[in-house]
Amino acid sequence: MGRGKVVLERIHNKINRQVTFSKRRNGLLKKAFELSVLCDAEVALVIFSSRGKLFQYSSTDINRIIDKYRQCCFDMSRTGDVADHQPPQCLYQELLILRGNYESLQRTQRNLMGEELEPLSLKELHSLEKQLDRTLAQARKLLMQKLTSRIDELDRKVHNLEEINKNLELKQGGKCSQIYERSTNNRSCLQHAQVNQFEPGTRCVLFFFFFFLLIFKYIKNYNSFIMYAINCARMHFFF
Amino acid sequence: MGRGKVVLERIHNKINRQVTFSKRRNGLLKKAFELSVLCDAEVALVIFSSRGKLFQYSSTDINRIIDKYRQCCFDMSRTGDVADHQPPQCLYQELLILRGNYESLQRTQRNLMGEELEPLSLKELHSLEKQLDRTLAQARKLLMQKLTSRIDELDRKVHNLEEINKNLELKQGGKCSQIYERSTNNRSCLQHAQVNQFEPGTRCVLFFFFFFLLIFKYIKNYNSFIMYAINCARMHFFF
DNA sequence: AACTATTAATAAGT
DNA sequence: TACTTATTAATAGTT
Repeated sequence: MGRGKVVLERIHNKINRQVTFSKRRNGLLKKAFELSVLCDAEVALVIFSSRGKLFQYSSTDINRIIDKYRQCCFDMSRTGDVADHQPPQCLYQELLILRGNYESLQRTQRNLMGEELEPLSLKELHSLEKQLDRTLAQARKLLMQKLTSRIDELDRKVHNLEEINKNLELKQGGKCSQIYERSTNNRSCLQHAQVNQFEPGTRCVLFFFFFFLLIFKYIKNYNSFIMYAINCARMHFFF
Repeated sequence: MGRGKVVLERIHNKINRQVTFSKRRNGLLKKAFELSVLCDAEVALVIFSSRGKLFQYSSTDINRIIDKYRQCCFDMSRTGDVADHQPPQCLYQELLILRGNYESLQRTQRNLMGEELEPLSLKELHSLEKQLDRTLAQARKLLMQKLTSRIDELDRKVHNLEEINKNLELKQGGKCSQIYERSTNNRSCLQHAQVNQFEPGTRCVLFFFFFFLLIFKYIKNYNSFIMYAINCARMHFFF
């Protein structure tokens, strides 16, 4: 079609090539459309010009067609004779798997955040509780480590500053003595006001006092906790 | 081209449609190939027959073309005039976003499972602790609800069985009396052995006893917990 | 971009 | 499914 036969090779003349591209591209798009209409087929056509301009036609949603295509490839690679082709393919499979994993992870996450616990079985709920307990213990341990090391660090700083202060006082006379005195008092409190300077009885009372303070600070739903305790006790000792 | 004009609508005759499909499909594939060769274009063509059979042509790796297509779409949606089109588009973008979200979710999950806590800041660690505490409380509350409702259910069953047993005994004479007596004894323990039948002092002691049992059951790392308690106490009362 | 001579595609028939 | 043929559609080269 056209004045003379064409040889199947890249058209060298740039203008010519562009014109032919324009004409044939339209022809191809038209034919793709006709095929889809006449024969009830799903057609997806993507064309990039040599300079990267995009042209496309698709009889239905192109993503749906691409999905279908990938699924088809995947099925063929499974049922087909050889599984040696397309190893770097199926980005789509990755997406499907990732979607699944993501949703499952979200579900677990929600449970760990205390949401949607209702559908869990007793066993699942109990194992969740154990897991939370373990994590909480770890988190608290680490938090305490970090806090104590911060305290130590500050202790060291205070000590250094005291030394400097002392030296300054020695050099300048009594001017700074008041400030220095207050700081050393604080320091001695911090270092020596410890439980072993009390009588055993007082120590015990103090200990329980602090302990309960902590319990009530950290177990805020202690009402149901106490109920639970009583119930457990009943179950342990009367059955 | 052909003996007579064709109207652009689905060919009703099935055989005819299939034949036309076969011919036009080949024509389309051929033209796609020609376009890519003559005009140095990238072409991807995917055709599904009405019965789902796949035919395809692509000048280069089809996945590369699809990726390029998606990128193009994405760029257009960003730089283009309107942002109203293609909300369900760009599967590839979804993949990229999903990958990111998935990794972030994994990181959070690991923290909730007590892993990789070291890099967390004091603030993050503390908020994690609070979150865990909250979830743990919820989980325990729900667990107890489920356990108690199970107990109630069993209670009811026991009661029903007792009734049946009683009736049987009445009918058959003294044969079953021993079994019945034991079961009623158990039941009375279960229902009446409650704290309010003890003196206040005993009650208090019992309460603390059960309470500590529970504390030691649930706070397994009580060593560090006590250390923490003492430390907190120091911080609260001596600074 | 429009025209037109020519080839290519293909509908219908075999 | 393949071949034939009459006919239409596409398009190469020109204007």
